[in-house]
Amino acid sequence: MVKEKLRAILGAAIGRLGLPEAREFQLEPPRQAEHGDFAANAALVLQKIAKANPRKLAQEIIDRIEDPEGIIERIEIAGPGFLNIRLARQVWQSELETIWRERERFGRSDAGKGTRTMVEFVSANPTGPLHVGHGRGAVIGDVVANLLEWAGYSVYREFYINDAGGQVWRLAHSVLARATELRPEVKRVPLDAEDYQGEYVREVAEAWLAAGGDPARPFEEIRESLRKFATDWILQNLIKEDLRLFGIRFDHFFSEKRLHDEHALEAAVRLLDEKGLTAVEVLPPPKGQEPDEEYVEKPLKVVKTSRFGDDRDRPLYKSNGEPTYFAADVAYHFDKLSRGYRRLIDVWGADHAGYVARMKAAVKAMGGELEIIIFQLVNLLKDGQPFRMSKRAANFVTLRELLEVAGPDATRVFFLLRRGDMALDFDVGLAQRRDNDNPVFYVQYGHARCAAILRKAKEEKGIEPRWDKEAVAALQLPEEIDLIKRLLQFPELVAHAAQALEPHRIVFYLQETIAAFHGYYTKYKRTERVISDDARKTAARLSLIWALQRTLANALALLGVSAPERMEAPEAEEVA
RNA sequence: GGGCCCAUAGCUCAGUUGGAUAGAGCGUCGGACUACGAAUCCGAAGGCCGCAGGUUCGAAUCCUGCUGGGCCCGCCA
Repeated sequence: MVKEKLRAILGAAIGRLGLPEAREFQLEPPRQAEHGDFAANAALVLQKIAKANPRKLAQEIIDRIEDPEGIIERIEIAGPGFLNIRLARQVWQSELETIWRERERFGRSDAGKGTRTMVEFVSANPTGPLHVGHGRGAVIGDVVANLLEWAGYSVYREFYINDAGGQVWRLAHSVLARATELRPEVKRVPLDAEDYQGEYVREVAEAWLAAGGDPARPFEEIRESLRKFATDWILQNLIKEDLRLFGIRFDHFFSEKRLHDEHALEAAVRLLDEKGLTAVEVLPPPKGQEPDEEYVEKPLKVVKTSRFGDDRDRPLYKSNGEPTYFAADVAYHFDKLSRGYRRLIDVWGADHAGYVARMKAAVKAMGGELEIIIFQLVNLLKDGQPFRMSKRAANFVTLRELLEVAGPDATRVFFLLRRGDMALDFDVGLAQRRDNDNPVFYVQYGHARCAAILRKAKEEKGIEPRWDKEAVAALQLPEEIDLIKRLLQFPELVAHAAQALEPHRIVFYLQETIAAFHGYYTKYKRTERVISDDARKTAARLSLIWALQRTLANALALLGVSAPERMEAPEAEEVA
């Protein structure tokens, strides 16, 4: 890649000055195109060590540059001491070959060196359908995992099933209550106020009855089999099905229940014991709140998370002797470490933000490190009116409903249209619109337009795009060179987005790149068309369009969004 | 009371990990097709980057303190 070549050239010049060439300096495309292809701040960074005026220093660097291949066309000092560098046009023209060579792999790198990485995301309770907030977490997790793969990490995707604890008993009870409603001949079990009120519980009850469930038996006797049936059914028919519709795949669904069955908890606690990181303490009552009825002043076994950045130690067992939910989560993360994952990433909604410090602290206590992506919640709007999502409420908007009205492509793009730590207003009305206010249309159209051009070249002239080292020198327009530069930035963008765990950057890149393409296309459509009587220019431009389409397709694949060859015709105008 | 996140154009948001004259979409106003898809593009107007300090060659970006908004606080899951 040219940038590395340029960095080496500058580094060598700095070395010849007797300065540490390893010292990091930035080499980035400047905001203003007039400033050249790259701006280096080397002289600014080195001014202290060199004890020299940065502009003078910049000149000394320039004087010592050796560029036998002649890739640098011009280099000058600007502003406080930047080196503005413009590369020879031929460099860019020939670099286009990278895309032709790497094709569907263009954008990948080995920055991650195959580091075994686990991304845990969604992890919704198996007590109901996925809602819109889960959808955002699903897309962020999925695309972060894709990014890491593209950046050379070895990635495993896992979903943690909370199929143990009080909520699943609550679910079992809800199903039984609905089942007795369906069988008037048996004694009615009333639905409690805390029970799950959703319509889907009736479906579970029907399925349970169809499978031979007996609602006449006492709850205590059947609750275990009912729990298993209900969570399995919901996982299979609601959660996994929704994820499939959304194009989201997991390598593994990890059961909390199994964690308990296999005594993983005890193993994790033993490790912490051995490290001397447990204690028995009387915890203070919750801060800032009235000490409620449940608080009992009694010593509990805790893990000393406060040693690792948490503001207090956290109990592993409740006063009734049962393990806490947190203990199970600690055990789960211990299991991840035991399985050999070096990099752990969790994707959580903002409602779990208060949990971050203790979980990171616990993982650190066990000798690992955990990164947590917190995404802010989704405000679902319809006609400007917000409605709240709540899993317990009878009426809420599920991910599936959203997918049905907006489709998976638009929904994915919408969720990635903002940085994860910004709250997202998702207007269902807007997502339903089939026009270019919907950003996914703009982005997909860019790809389709490339396809249309290549199609026309083939159908009308019988020309297929190919790499032609000689012809590509015909790419002389500034917009063409600019487009090549943008495309060649893609691999670095992917690596940076992966490092920052920020998938939204890919969406913005797509929008900007396509805007540049449309601008180029429109500006020259009457004077310098892609397909013309000039065979050499035509070949060169088709080669560029092909590379553009390839890059757009790769970026869309990274987002899990389809790259259509043609868009559906716009709906016909209604006759007045 | 305490913690996390946010505050940038009228609105919704980017801002290349501290760089030069802060950008895009929508909206407003004015323009461009006898078509390789106008489902697009070009131009104009629009800014005390919430406020006040600090760090340094240089701050929308980092540190502190305020102001306003969102999420949260547990031996629940």
